[in-house]
Amino acid sequence: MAGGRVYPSNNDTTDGVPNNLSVLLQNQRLHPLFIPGSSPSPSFLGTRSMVSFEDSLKTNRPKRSIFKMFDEQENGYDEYLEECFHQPEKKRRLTVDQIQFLEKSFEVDNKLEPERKIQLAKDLGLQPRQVAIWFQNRRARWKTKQLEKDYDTLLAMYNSLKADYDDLLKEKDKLKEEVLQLTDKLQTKENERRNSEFSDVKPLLLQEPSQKPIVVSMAACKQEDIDSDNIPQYYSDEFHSSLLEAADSSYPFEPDQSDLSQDEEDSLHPPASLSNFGFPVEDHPFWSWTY
DNA sequence: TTGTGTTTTATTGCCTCC
DNA sequence: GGAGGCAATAAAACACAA
Repeated sequence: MAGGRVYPSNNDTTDGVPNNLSVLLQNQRLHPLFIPGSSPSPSFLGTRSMVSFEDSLKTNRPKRSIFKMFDEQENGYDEYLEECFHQPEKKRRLTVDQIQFLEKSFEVDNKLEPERKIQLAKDLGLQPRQVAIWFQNRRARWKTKQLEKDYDTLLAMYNSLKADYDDLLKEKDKLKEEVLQLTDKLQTKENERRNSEFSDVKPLLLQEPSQKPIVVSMAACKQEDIDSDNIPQYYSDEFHSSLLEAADSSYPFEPDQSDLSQDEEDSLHPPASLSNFGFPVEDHPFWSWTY
């Protein structure tokens, strides 16, 4: 009851009214309107409906909870009430019929205009304030439910996305593995081809590796050309193994670029002259495959 | 029966709107 | 400034396991 707000409290129903009500009426301590004039549908007036007598107990007093009223009143009045009612009023729940009626009304519109509130109160044998409170609490429950629904929806969407993501990761790993296997095969084949070439023909590299390598057959060369002193230094076991190392590196497989800086990326994409085992791509159809 | 958790009814204080 | 809405909360009623 903030800011001096005065709420009319409950004073409804014929049931649950103490037998000594007539005494109160006789003593004119109850407002005559306490007894509902237009009797609502009996089914709404169950024995468990909320009962309050505050409005009837006073005419010009602030309308508060009967318990609080007890606190506020002078002893004589308290004693009088005690005498009349013997025990404090108990909070009663609405009947099933009342709740069903209110639920239907709530479905139509969850906001309550004054006219509708009064009509509902009349129909249900409740105080308009009770109807307003019920709608307020019902809106709060609806909001909570709605939040739970939204949460469930978002959770389902998240789970679905996560499942998709996990599937994609698996597929990526599978493809990576496939690429590795194919690369191994390719490497093996290439090594075999080179070995067979070296066993039949002793090649000579007559130029620097930056230039086109020239493989010359033994028959086409003079003896002095194949003297050990004339074999270029880069055509040694060391050079050969460095070529193989280059072939073993991860290139040409695309690394996970999202994790790489530009420098790292550059290092994984050597210049054309150094890729494909040091041979220019365009001169070797086999190596010119793109991955 | 009793302790405990949940639901429902009602109050309070603050805020917004007219 | 009053009416009404909402969030937070109290308290009674209810459900249920131990």
